[in-house]
Amino acid sequence: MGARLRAAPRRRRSATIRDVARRAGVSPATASRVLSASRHPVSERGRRRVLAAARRLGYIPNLLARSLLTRETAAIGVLVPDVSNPYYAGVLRGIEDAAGPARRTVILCNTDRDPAKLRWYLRALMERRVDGLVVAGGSFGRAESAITGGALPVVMIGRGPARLPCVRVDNVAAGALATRHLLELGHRRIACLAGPAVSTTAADRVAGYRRALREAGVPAAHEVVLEAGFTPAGVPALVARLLAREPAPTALLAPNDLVAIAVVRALHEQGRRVPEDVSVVGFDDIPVASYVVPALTTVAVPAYALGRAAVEALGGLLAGRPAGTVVLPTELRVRESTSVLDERRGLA
Amino acid sequence: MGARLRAAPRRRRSATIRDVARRAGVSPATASRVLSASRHPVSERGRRRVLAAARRLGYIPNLLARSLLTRETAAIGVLVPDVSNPYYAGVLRGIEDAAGPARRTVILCNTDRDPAKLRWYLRALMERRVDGLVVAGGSFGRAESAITGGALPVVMIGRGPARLPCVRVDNVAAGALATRHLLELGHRRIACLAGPAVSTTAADRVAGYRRALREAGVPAAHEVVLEAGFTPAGVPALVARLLAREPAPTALLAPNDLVAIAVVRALHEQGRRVPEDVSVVGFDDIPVASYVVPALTTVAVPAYALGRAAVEALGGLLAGRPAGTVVLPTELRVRESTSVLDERRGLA
DNA sequence: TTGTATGCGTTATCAC
DNA sequence: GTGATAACGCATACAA
Repeated sequence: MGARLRAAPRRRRSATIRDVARRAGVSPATASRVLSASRHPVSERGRRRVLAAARRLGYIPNLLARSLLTRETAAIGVLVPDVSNPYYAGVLRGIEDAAGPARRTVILCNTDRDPAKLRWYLRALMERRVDGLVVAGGSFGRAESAITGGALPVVMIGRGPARLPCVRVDNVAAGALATRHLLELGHRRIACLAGPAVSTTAADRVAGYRRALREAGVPAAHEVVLEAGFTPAGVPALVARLLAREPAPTALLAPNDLVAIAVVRALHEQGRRVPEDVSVVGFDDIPVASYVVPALTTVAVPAYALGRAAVEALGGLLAGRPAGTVVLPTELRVRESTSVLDERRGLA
Repeated sequence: MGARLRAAPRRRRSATIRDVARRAGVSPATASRVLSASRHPVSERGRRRVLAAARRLGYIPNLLARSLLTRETAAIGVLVPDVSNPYYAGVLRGIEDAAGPARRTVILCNTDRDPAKLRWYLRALMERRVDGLVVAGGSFGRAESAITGGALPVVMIGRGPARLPCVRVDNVAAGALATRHLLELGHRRIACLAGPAVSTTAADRVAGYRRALREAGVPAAHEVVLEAGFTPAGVPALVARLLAREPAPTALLAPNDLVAIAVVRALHEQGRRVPEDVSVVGFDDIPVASYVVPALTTVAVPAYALGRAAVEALGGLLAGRPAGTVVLPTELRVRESTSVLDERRGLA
């Protein structure tokens, strides 16, 4: 039994459980039982000696070796379109805060909603044998679900392939909520900036918008839906197009707060005031939404809570408990970017 | 050699390299050489058979096993105070974008600037045998540095313990830059909201502020430094205190853009306009900074580039190349929240 | 160019 | 309550 393999380890080899055992005068098995919090009985004397030796040697267990044997890594993969988006940053924070106490670590992947990138990361996570996945923000469809082959517990945040456990809000209701708020303020010409076409979240919000208009008996001709995106890019041009319409809308829905803030600015640059001339509603209620001037009226989506709930559902799955769909509530937060329609003003 | 251990694996055992080898009619060694991109020669025929078998079996290598042997995990730990902060979200994005191409994955840890949490995560990362660490945002001092015991390559983002490679900006210069901008606009009574006391970033910016004032010959009595924080909490009260001063400042520095936006709002609520009555400068140039009204004048800190540079430095370290200190430039972005001092207005 | 054997660090199993 | 031993899945030194 010669030790042949020794590929010139640059870093000093850290103490192993055998080192600890030797120093404590016990077998590796006993040392393991103490250090891995096993429920196998160990004498008090032995326990103390092992603990002392471990401390003295600065022993740090190697989770790779442990995981190889136990088939559990206590790591979860998190797939998110983009952490730079404050909404996803909030989700991520919730995920991490829920993972920590369970002693699970989070491997972060930004997909940019790019299926190729997503698949690449998926494979990387499977190679690392993560215990499970939390997937937020679309483009995780049936094909991707097939990659994990059901071998990996997955919890979606937002809508995903049927059958996959999921934590989400009702975006149709959210879209309707925002629209009804504007209708109640007297607006009839309400435009809707939709998010990216691939996003079910965006599609649902538009659906809610349409439904609310129909239910209020607003003529279909008043429906105006323009595809935007979830980022401020291109917003000034879109707003210009809206202002050029005849008659022009007196209110509008932005796909999220980030875009809403950009819309307010674009309107400002075109000489329109919010909310006096145009009312604007966003979605998400990201932290800055309440600090900008005018403070944004928005439909709050509990990003942080969604993250937490997803990890909790995943934890349940890993513990053998089935998980279904969790729907968290959204809430309209009326602030300063919307007001009663003043017939004398408006964009026209 | 009986196979005894079979702890009722709930998940179907995935194919191993032995399975692939058997199916391909070669030895595990040959299969390994093909699948791990070893430079050991393998016949073309063998290579094709192995690849085919791997594909057919849906083989996914187990990185845990590989890492146990190679002593490299291709994972890096990232310690950040809080991803919800757009600045750190940007840093994180840069880190991830640089890590991906190197096939490294990112394990994310939010420390909340809490030393206990930091140490807890540090240990978790060492147990996972990450290849290295990127640490952003303070509270990583000598004690923490000692934990890694030099066994782990660390790259700091921002100032850290001496001797540790670090990627940062010159925050003293940044603070001076912002202050000089206000001085050039004619302001003399400039207040400074400092970030948290523990933050060297905050301290440096204040130092720059003081230096610029001194160099401009502004009386020391005009120096006003109030401790704020990096979040908007408590901003209204601070602004109220500032407005109550006699004479009141005509301009102020916020510790970062997030706080600057809150300051603008608080001033607005107190009936002061920005920049007509008070000029405000922020730091970071987070994405929303240019979309709010008024658009924020700010000293841009290249968060994304810092993240990238840190990972590149870490990669160098891992490849045996030494890393020193990299200082990236900051840049004043003059927008709408600052203007020439109008003697007839001001807060007084 | 290929196969055999060994061990990475840990824990589960079994015998004591 | 303790210890020897066999895996976990893989990559490599060495022999062929």
